Amino acid sequence: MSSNKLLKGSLATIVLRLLEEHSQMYGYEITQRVKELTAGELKITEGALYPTLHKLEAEGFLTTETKMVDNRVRKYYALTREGNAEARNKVNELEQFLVHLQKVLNPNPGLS
Amino acid sequence: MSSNKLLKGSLATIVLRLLEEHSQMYGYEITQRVKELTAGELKITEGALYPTLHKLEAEGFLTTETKMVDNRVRKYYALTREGNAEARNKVNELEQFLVHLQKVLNPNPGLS
DNA sequence: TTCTTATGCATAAGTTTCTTAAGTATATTT
DNA sequence: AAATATACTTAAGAAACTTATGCATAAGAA
Repeated sequence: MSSNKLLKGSLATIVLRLLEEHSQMYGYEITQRVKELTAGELKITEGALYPTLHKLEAEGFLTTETKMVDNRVRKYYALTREGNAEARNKVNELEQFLVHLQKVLNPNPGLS
Repeated sequence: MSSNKLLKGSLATIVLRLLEEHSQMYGYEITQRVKELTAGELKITEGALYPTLHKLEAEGFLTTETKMVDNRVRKYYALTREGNAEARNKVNELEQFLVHLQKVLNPNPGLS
């Protein structure tokens, strides 16, 4: 269900995009936010998400802050300055790609 | 350039979609058609395309017919009945995914 | 009260799907 | 003569997932 194989390559972009809007989020929150935005159709798996977060942090695009909430640990991520720029770049790239993809999938739009 | 990493997972769908419209195409023709449809922005590499064609054939979605044209070999591919169904499925799946992706990338459409 | 579900993070093994590169071959253009 | 275009194939490596496991606390259901 919820064809997740297609996520290939767009997960980091999704994470960066969400962090543009929220200023700080923790991993579990990201999975829930995506599920919520897509009415449960798109599910981010933890096995994909956490390594992606770690990579973005290692690349200098995210910083972290660990907090205790209700006796449980949360690791909050936020965009760095470079992360903001990267978010813009990645989102633009992805949107451009989607435009191209649409041209291939639907070469004759506007015909009944 | 021409962010091809994003193609991940959509190449087979693109191939099936093009064959819905053309009834028979050969590999090189597919690369050129995609390039043409996207004004050179999206490039299908041969190292990705040919294995994909072979896989789709092995799965029973494509049949082949080899022809000599201008003293050069061309291997034409066409959809089988199962290939037609698969094309519909894959294209629908991809389009659904794009809808979900848009909801994540642009959660508040229609706001100035 | 015990079991399941929800919350929360981490990582390892395996798979899929690319990229990059190399090889083979003919035709056309410079 | 060399480079580019046409045309197909395959191998090695990298990237980005899935699936599975592990740990830990809290809340709800049986």
